[in-house]
Amino acid sequence: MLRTHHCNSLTVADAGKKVTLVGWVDTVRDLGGVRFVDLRDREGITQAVFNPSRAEIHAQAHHLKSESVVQITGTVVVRDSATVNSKMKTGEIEVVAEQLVVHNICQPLPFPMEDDKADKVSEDLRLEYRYLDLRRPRNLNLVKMRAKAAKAIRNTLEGEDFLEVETPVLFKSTPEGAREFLVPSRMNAGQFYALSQSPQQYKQMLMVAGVEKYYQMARCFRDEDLRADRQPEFTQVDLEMSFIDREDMYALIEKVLKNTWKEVLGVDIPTPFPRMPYQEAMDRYGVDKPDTRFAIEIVDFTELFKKSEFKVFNTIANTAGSVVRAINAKGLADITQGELTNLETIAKTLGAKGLAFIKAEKGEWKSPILKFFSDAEKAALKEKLNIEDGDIVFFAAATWTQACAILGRLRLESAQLLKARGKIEIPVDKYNFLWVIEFPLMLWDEDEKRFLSAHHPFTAPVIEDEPLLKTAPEKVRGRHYDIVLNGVELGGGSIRIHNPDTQKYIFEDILKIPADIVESRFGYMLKAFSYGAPPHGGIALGFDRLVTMLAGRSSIRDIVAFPKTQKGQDLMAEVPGAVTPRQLRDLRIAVVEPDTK
RNA sequence: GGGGUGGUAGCUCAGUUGGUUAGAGCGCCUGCCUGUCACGCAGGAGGUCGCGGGUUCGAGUCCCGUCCAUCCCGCCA
Repeated sequence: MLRTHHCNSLTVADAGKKVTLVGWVDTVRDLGGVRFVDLRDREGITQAVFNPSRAEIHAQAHHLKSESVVQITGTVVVRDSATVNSKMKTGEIEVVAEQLVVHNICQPLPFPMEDDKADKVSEDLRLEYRYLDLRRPRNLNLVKMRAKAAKAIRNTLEGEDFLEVETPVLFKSTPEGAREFLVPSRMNAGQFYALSQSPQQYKQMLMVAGVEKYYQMARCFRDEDLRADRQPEFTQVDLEMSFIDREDMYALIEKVLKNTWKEVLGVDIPTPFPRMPYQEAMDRYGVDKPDTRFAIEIVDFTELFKKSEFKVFNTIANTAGSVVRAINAKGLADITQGELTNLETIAKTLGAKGLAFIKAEKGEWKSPILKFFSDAEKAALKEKLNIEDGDIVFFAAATWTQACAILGRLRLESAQLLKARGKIEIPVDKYNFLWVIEFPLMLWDEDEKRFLSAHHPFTAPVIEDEPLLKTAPEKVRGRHYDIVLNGVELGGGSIRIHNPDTQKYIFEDILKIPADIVESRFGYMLKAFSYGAPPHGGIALGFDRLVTMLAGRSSIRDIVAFPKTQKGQDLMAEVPGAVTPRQLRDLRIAVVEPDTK
């Protein structure tokens, strides 16, 4: 090694030692006579001193630029008490430089490296120079945290006798799921691989193979539009176990997460986690991944308005499948007109005709629709929503699905507004884990006029619901479970079907996939299940989201070393890029001009 | 595919109703300075106002188009 110590290690106990440090120039403070250089490496910062008595390196130090890479050899000296820097771990000593090697001069920086300034720099510029942005200690700590989390997860699973197995990334297209990245096969002209969007099918084959406990830090690929919490390639903690039921999986994942939070943050999270059926989550919070750190809940008034004079609510309340529901955004009566308009816009994009509301201020209710409500209706609203002075109530009158979406979203938006006013707290270091269970196995697709799997077609039904498969598939609950943290879906999984007849029935009779397509896509699975398939189940945790939560960040891009932009580009390496005509010829791919219309 | 926000110096931003030579802080360059730690002080350089078109005597500012980034909807079995 070029160094004898790293930049966070020297103390007064090292006084008098001759040491060599390497790293980046953090700051240069040139006082003309004496010159100070803060040297920074991965571990910390140490101050080096250049005195005029060593004329040559003193002159060199004058020309050092921030972020240049240098090697300094010198003697550790205890600082005068007046010059101790108590803010630095190494602030009681300094290294008096005797030799200076400049390994690499840094050009003027494209953006400032100090955290308070760098955090405000546009993200695209920071991504173009990702190696500089990552070099900031704050971001390097996120890289460290990610590695630590992976280690904690591996340790827990290894301790439970899981085997790490790698499965192929080059798989075949499975059009039922997310859009895939296609890879042309040179040796099989006209045929394509698809990058694996999940190791789902392979891990089930591992169970048939007798692995019993499998895990993998699996890279997955999905060619869908990106969001703050979505990248086109991402990592899942993917695992599968044989001879288990749901309780085993809950216990295992609770142990994994508990250990991870302990190892990475030193935080003890209570287990077991609470569980909530899907239906309850939707009815109370409007979403299947509720953030339970704040109290606002949805209240149903469909029955109340069935006989109402208010025609709009009355009509919807009497329509099958539609509901009239409300939330009380407690304390938000001081909402500004702009904020209210914004909420209305959001509600409209989710299918609302408008946004009905009631404000309670100075002992009276204000609302454009108040005149339509009877005294009995007002009393019922007041009681069930606990309406007090300073509150504002939002209504949604729509289909059940739309009402959930509208009020679920308004609930989150209201909470943000209340948080900004200091009226409620939504602490990032409060960890409300939650199992959401008993999802419907099937959802009716109105466009295609057929059932689609709510998650994937391999999920086993809840045992007591199995008879309903033949009579009322929409009422069958799946043995699926989602693990939710503070409104974020960390992962999901299920107990799988291991009976080939049941699996075939789901594919052909419920999902209405033609038999020949079932055979070509899933034939090998059905065959495998007829050769001694154990009962099995598994889960996949979104590792990037998990680290994002550990770090208390809002964007997944912060904790991915080299993230892609919303258009799927790597601005640093300029990915994707063009290929040569020769490459295309080898792959027998003809370029079609994009539709210009 | 749709909606919102943003794009002015290397960076972060200001720029009034359309009106002289487009400004500030930081950074950069030069000089001074022997105990600083975001060192300080003095001076200096640096601009196709994202790009293209239009309106106008005159456009950073108004209009149309387009590109990029970002947030959201659709999408994410």
